[in-house]
Amino acid sequence: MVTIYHIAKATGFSPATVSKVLNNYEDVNLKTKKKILEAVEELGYLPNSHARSLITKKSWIIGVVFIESLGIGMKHPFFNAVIESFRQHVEVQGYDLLFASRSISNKQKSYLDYFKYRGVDGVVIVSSTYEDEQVQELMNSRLPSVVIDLKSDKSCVVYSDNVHGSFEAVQYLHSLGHRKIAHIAGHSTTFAGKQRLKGYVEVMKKLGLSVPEDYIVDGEFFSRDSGYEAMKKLLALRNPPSAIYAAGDNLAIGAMEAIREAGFGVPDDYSVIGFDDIELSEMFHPSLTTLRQQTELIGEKSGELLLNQINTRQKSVESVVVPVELMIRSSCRSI
Amino acid sequence: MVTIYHIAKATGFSPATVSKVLNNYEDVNLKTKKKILEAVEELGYLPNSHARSLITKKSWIIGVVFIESLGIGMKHPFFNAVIESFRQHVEVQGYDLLFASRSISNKQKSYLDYFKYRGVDGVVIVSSTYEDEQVQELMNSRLPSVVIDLKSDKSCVVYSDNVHGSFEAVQYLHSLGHRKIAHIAGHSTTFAGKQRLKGYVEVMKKLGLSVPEDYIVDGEFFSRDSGYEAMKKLLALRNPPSAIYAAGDNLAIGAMEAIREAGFGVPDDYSVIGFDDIELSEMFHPSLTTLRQQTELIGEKSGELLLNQINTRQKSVESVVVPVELMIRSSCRSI
DNA sequence: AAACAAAATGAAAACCCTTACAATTGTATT
DNA sequence: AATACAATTGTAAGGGTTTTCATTTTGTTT
Repeated sequence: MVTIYHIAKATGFSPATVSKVLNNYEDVNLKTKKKILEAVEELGYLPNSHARSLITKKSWIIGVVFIESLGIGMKHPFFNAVIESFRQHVEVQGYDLLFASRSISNKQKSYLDYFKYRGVDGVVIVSSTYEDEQVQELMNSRLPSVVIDLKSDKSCVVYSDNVHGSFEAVQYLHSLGHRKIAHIAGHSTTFAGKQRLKGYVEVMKKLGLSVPEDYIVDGEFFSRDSGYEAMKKLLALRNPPSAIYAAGDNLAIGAMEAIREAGFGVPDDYSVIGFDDIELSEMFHPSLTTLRQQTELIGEKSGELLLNQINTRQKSVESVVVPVELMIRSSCRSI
Repeated sequence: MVTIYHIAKATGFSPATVSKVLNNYEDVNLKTKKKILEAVEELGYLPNSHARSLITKKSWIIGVVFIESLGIGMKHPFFNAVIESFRQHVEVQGYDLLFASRSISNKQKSYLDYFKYRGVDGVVIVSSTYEDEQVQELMNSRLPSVVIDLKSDKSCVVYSDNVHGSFEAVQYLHSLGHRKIAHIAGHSTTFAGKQRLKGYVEVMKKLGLSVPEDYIVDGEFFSRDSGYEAMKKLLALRNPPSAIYAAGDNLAIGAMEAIREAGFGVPDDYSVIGFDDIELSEMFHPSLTTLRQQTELIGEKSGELLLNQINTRQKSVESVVVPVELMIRSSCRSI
């Protein structure tokens, strides 16, 4: 491996001068700079990031934490879209993303300890579950952080305007003439689930619509299966709804499967509206009317927030709420 | 930051002994080990990975390279599934995954140079395009590597049995009575595309079926749009096929859209079979008959292959071909 | 109690780099 | 020619760890 010492020897200058050239210091003669750069090129020198980070205490690495209840990791359509956008935005500034195993010589550590060990410059956390003590620990630490899909007063966060999304969803159904509107809710340990439920309840009240207790049914962790099961319960009601607002597209799709299986049609018999706008939604038949989460924007904002903290070298607390967009497609009809 | 020196001072032993305890050396008294471990606990000591890697030349990091022609990065359904599985398999041995930006102090570098700079222990490459000089450089280097979805005699590789997949697809259509079978092919710079085309041509010949020139139509980079366009061409033929074997599920879905749009039905008028088994395929209506790529297995095998090289500290060359599974659903019918 | 072997500990170098500051060289001013 | 000053270069310390090998301590045997 060729080091700055080799370059120094080859050019007759000292390692310090070589280092200065490599780091674009001003106080080095243009001729020597040229010579050194030539030698660098010729010998194929590459810096050593470990040595560099050791002394500068800067790793150019951002740790990523992925906590989702489905166990699908990077296959999670919302999370991977957000992270991809995030990655693109921090990449141009030279940051790498680290997906951590969390074990230091076979000992399992917390995310925080592990990231300290790795010396990351900051962390991006994508977490749906509300109460995860590892996430709490990260947010409360002095490590720059940005959390996606959660609210907090300890860390930068960015999330979609879930409450307003519920307003749009229900108001849209209302405008189509629906009055019996049910909600398949996300799990209550989930920030998004809670907020969407809250919005649903509020707007129903505001519109003067009644919410029978069994119009709110648990959709667990936003999976298709839970949507399917939830819809079966709604179908079994003596007074079933005419429209269903599902807290997630997968829930909505599961619900539509249940409706189809029961011999009914969407939107003819039941109108369905989802949340997320995953890829599937547009392709599904009928295509799903849904509230689009702006994943690119969320990733971008998260990147900005984190980079700000890293560049100013101090943790900050800031919230960005990203608006959602109602995507009107073909799963709802007027009555 | 607390270092081994602090532990040394606190316990009265030397840094060397502390280090030995931390690394589970045998030649240290149990009592001193206990004392040191207590101090470690009490002072909240954490090792410094940079210092460690600097001297041991081992980073416990695996670099990942994602090259796909759609520009969707981690949103790519096949790639993210494979990487997720890979991650799970290397995680248990303590390896982290690094998604690299490739810029060293604002200078853009090749993947190889960048990974040398970062001191990664190996790289996993997911690449569909055949001729990428950056990928070639990586494969030819002495850095342990495993490539997914490509063939090579310079690096470990793992890929699905594309040729056999084509056999299964066409034979299945043949067994349903189809004789006019067209192929929407993946781009020819693509290993998978080429192999699937090759298999298609071979099995058609073997079955004694003619392949009119215009039965093979270019599907570009496996996108839905290209599938849609390709199918339009097939529909415009004077003697259109009765069945279409698409080299990818997105192509197949695009094709089905074109069929539907032209006023025809699947499978009533046209049978369609895909390749991949992405999530969408099962949910689509009609659900898509396709060749399933075993993403978990591919990820697992890749992990094994790479870890082997890392553990034995020498690059090896080995190929694993993973069988595909025909998933019979409802997009094909017998005639 | 001596002699030796075995076990435990530590000193020091090494890994590769950055940076504060000292030393040197060059240039301008008187 | 002497001085002051700016520009350039180099010395050396330090970042936190591992590891070799010498040294010290402990234990065993006679």
